[in-house]
Amino acid sequence: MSAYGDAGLGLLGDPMRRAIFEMLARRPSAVGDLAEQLPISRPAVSQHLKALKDGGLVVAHAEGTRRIYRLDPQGVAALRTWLDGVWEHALADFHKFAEQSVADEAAGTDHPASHSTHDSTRELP
Amino acid sequence: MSAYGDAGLGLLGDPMRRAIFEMLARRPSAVGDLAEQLPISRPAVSQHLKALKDGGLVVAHAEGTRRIYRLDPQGVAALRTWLDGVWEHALADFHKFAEQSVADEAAGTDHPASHSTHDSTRELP
DNA sequence: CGACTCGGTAGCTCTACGCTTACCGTTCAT
DNA sequence: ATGAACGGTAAGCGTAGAGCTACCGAGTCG
Repeated sequence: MSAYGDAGLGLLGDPMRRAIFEMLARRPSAVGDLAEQLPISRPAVSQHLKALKDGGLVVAHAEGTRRIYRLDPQGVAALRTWLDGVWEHALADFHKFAEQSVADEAAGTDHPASHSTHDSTRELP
Repeated sequence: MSAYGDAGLGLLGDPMRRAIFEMLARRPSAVGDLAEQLPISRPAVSQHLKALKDGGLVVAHAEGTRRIYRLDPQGVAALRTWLDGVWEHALADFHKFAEQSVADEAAGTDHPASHSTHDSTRELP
């Protein structure tokens, strides 16, 4: 589940693969059609599609001699799940930070970067 | 806006950078603290953090000699926005696909992969 | 049954970039 | 003032991987 999110992000790291991914998001397409609109060769597109398929981000189905690729909702959902987790943590932490900032300002213009306050960066024992 | 999402995804393509990102999601940390828990050197972590900061995914603030890094909610939000767009398209298309699949099955076990049906992969004139 | 289209695979090249060691600036403690 | 901790930067190396050309199998028309 969450492991898929990681793999998916790894795949989308490449700009060209991301472009293909977005094109498939707009409309399902065959390999050749994608290659026509991209600055890379058809085999290159094919390789990217294989990677995306192995990663569970797209699915393919034959249609005559053509292979129609489309996004796999499951894969996209996995990405969303991963991001939602991060998002949650980030928001929670951001709130704490905002509170402390406000507290600092209320306490005056003093520098709070003293040694005694082990704020939030300590490790758990 | 959406351009940030793209850049963000590019950054998170690297597994080590993703690991750092997730660690910062759990708790804001200093460079050295991160390096201790990772199989790479401290300068390497520093470089990754620079990349993440330039990409708008994290922010840093000085605290004594230490630099505390934390996620930038703005950056995470940009990622979410990008993904939401893809998600929307994927769902809409998936619905169309499901409808057609049902229609095909209802029409009998015949193979619909004929040459005349230019289904959904045609370009707009 | 050939001729054609479409796409996946193999083998290779070459660039991008992640990591390391070394060095230096900055800030705090004694 | 001097030493130590912390972290950013420089230069270089080595490898992963993105791209290409060439080839071949699968399916579709005449």
